[in-house]
Amino acid sequence: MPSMKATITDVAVDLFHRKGYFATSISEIAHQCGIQKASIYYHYPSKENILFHIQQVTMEELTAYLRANLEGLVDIGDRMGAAVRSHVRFHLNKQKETFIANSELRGLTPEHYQEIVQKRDEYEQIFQAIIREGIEEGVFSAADVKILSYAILTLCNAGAIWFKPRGRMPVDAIADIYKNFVLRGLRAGDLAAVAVATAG
Amino acid sequence: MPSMKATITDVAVDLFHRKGYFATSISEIAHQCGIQKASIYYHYPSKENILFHIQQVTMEELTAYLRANLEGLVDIGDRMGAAVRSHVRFHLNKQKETFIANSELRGLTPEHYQEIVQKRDEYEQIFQAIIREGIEEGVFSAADVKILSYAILTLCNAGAIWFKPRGRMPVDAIADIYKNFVLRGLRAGDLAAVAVATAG
DNA sequence: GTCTATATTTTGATAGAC
DNA sequence: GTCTATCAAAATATAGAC
Repeated sequence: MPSMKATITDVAVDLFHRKGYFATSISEIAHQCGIQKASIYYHYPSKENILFHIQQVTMEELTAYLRANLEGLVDIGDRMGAAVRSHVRFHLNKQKETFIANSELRGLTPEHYQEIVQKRDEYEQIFQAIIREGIEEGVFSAADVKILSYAILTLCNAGAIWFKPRGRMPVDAIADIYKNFVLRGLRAGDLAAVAVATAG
Repeated sequence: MPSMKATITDVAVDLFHRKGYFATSISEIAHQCGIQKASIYYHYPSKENILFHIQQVTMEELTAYLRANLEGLVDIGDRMGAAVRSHVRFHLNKQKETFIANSELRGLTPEHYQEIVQKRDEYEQIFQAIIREGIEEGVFSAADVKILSYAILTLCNAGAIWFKPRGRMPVDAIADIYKNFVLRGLRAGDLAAVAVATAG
């Protein structure tokens, strides 16, 4: 039996995802929890704090999941493959939370905004380090590391647009699609050659 | 000298992009236009209608630009290359408008929502038709056409995350990066083989 | 076409009883 | 930990003068 705080968080995740943060009111959250809106403030000090809490937990879990999936892997191709699979799997299994983390940054206070952006930077830097290492080893083609990392992370989010948890395509199969696409792109010379030629 | 309606639209585009539709108030728009908020309603019947107008114009221009860029091209590789270039160029040149069109759908009335979603479907179907034709001709590898189209369109949006109009990387160079990446991905067998093997 | 003034609703948040 | 009651502010939109 879930605590009321957990219920509030779950309801907020659902509403923030469906209607957006600013379009969701405290009384709407309370109504779906079966309590009065004043009772929300016993569990959370403000509406913004609910959003912040969701984003904080999501980013921490996302990064922890990535680190766990990379543990023990040394081959750079294996590491990138595992990183992409981890990213895609998490985004498909936590569609609502990752959507909020990606699109509701503007609802945060400046301090909380900075904190979440920093967590996101740390996450992206793990990908960028793998790309950089692969380039240094000569396994991946030389190219702008940041541009590549954004392209990879954005591409992997595509699945969340059309993926339905009750559909017939399993998460692992989708993760493999994007993993193969990314590894091909990184090993291939065409994109990278153009990127490095024009980035200066 | 721009009309007041055009000024209102421009200011709304800027604010909707910076703060989001729900976080932007009519009085804020009016203030930046140098008029009182009541005066807004002489030009637009409601706040939602400003958003709808922006999305409508953006989607129409996006599709018209794509059709113009495809005109006269018959080779399927040329057509896909031109389509990707058109998509990327438009998104970099109209960053604010396309961001709003992609992320502020929830502010629309149900009727207007349907209309915009339909326009978006029509746009996506142009890409899907090219992919399908390329597969039939044997130029592209067989795969789920919808999954491919979402992957392509999402990937091409990545540029808008980091692109700064006053940066030193020209729009055409970026468009070429994504064009090459997509054409490689479509011609290659790996991604497509996995996609078609698991999609059933 | 723009103004002042205002109607109406809703919001996030607080006080204090139980 | 949840309630009732309420505050103060802000929102969208309208009416009518100029």
